[in-house]
Amino acid sequence: MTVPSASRRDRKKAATRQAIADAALQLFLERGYDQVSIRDIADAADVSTATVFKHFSGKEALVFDQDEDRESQLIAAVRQRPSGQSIPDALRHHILDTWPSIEAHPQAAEFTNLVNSTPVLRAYAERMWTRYTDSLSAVIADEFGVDHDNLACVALARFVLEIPVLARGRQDRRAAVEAIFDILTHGWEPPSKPPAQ
Amino acid sequence: MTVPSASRRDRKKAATRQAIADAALQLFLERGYDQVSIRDIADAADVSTATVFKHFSGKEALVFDQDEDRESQLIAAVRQRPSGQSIPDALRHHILDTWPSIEAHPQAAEFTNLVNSTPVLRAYAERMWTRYTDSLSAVIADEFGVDHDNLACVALARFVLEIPVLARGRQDRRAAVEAIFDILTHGWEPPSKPPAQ
DNA sequence: GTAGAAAAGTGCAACGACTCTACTTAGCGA
DNA sequence: TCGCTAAGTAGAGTCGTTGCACTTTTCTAC
Repeated sequence: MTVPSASRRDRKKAATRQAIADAALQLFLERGYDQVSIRDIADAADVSTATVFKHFSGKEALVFDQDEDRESQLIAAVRQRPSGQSIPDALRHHILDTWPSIEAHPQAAEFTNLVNSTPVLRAYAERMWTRYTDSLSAVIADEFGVDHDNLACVALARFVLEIPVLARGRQDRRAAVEAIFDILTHGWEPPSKPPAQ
Repeated sequence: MTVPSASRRDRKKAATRQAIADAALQLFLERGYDQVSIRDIADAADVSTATVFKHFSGKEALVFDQDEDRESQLIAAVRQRPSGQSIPDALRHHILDTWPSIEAHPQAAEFTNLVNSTPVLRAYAERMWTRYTDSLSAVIADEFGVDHDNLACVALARFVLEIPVLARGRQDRRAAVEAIFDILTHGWEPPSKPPAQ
């Protein structure tokens, strides 16, 4: 995945970080998030608690280890879209392309279950997405040459970033993503009543 | 506002709660959220720290005292809308009607400033709104006779509940609310480039 | 190679939010 | 008047998180 790292120092640093993240995930899956303390994790990874916080900003961040550069990917998807493609289309494709690979790694089911069953983790996951609102809306506004806080651009960014949250847990996620983009681009319409069964 | 309360016990309970909330707000506005501890608040209100947590679920809840029954108001706005009015319209009117009154009480500016300048409070405020997604979408789905987790209904609920967050801080909030509802009902359109100035 | 800067890690004390438990107090209903 | 119950208290304890002074490891430049 990542380059074997330049220096020995960097390699060791990465190894400690990984050891902590691994220990944390294993313990969380075993006992549940709230039943694991930072001290437990530090002990399992054979480091001090201070070291844990040198590598991770907080307890929740231990769970969402790999999700870092989604922000830059998001911005790139807008900036480097094929000419002629609309921004909503570019975002739609980006979400459909990159998302399944994230969900496809082993333990995905257990992991999803862990997050969904722990309120503080649900909240953190939602915030992870919406935190990008500012930078995404700034890029969109840039593409149109309007102010960075242009309302339409901020709204689009925010709504698009809600889509993964809304589609999470659906049986057919791709269809859900498409359907929500449809609402955004063509306007909301009342749902059709299903044939009474 | 509220009925003088039945029993003496209930009156005293309400008084204690109010004393805590008042002390908290005053201290927060004076020193800032992070510079006030629960102990400070308890001392100022002349109660024990345990009592604070008997009345409020956590430190953040001390700030958002009065905002309780927004959820039921929201649901009522959908359920009791004039016949012939669409649900998005009902929600639009409800937000435009009830919201200014909340922001119009004295200290509004200081209060808004307090929330906006404290990250943990911003996060809490946003979650307050989106927490109602489930119940609002359930009502909407009910009105159409579809499943409670119908995607279009959940998406509408979620997006509508984002509107106050998005409109916060705009110079003309009413116009912002209208504009975002326009996006939701008619579809998103690229912003028009302003005349280069 | 070796000295010394720089960074990673440690151990410990401390703070603040929050919980728990056992206890007192005060209102309420008979 | 006698309990019952709910509100409040004191105090100890847990847990996340930070700060500090210190040791160890690795890198860099001579």
